[in-house]
Amino acid sequence: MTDGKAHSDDTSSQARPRSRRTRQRSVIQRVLLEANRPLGTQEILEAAQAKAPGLGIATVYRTVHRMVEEGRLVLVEMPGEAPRYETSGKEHHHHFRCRECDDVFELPGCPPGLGNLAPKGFRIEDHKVVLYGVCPPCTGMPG
Amino acid sequence: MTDGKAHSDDTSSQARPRSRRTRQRSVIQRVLLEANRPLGTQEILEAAQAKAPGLGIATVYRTVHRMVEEGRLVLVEMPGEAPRYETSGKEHHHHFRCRECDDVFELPGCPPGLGNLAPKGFRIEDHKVVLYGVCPPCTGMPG
DNA sequence: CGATAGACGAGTATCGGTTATCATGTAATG
DNA sequence: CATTACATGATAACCGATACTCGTCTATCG
Repeated sequence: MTDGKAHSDDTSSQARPRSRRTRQRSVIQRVLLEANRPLGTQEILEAAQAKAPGLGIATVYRTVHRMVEEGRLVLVEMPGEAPRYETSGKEHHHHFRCRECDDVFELPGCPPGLGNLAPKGFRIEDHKVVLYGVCPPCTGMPG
Repeated sequence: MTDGKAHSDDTSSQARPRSRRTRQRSVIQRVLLEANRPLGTQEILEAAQAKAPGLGIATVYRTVHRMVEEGRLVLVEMPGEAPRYETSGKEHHHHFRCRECDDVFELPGCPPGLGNLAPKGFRIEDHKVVLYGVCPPCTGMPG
């Protein structure tokens, strides 16, 4: 984390209050980075509290929102579930949800031919694919 | 063993109260059938009120739940949105969501090769595909 | 028709998730 | 080290969606 990247005073983006480097923020950021899968606010809270005792849920929401605005996190929505967040910059991908542990995993790649699904007349701009099943740990298999 | 196809003196398996044929129920059922696409509770309410003035939202929830239990409706969940419901018995299919009018449409068929998305070790049991874009009416094209 | 188990509509309560409030804490700066 | 604007944690408030309550109504059946 001592990457020495001092924040420059470029005013390229909007004038938001000067951001501080706090323990809570770095811990939350670290949690998301190391998880390597989308996490919900509660998951973030619990994982982060290990490294930052006393951390509150409000800070999780505040930090997550800020990171989304900054483009460092992206929102991941699964049908019928509360929002999750994953680090941005990844290649286009989709997700797998384990019905045992309820964790969501990233799936590399994208199935071809999705555009053929829609009849003529539909303009397709985007798509989402979600697979459901059991993840390797929950099937007893090693990672 | 949730078959429930039982003998004449059924009192244990399905203790469901005897169902009545009311104006509200037939209208709600009709609305879903004629829509031919998943509807949310609010959509159902508004469409049904045209044929059943005074219809309340509570009745929509009650009726929809009953129909789901009876297997006549299926829940359709889109990422980050409230539940919709569509009539059951259709072939396996997926959905398209219009970003202009927010309506959801059925897409016949299913893209092949979805199973190849998951790395070894994941047991795939189900999947969902959602396309986003603009529907024919909203692009100015005829139905 | 009359009785009655169900169903209805309106309003209230509840629920999970999220946001606002505010007193206190603490990076950042000189 | 003092200053201060920004950040935090606890809690209340909020919100949209859904469930419950209750007095009234009605489909059903004898």
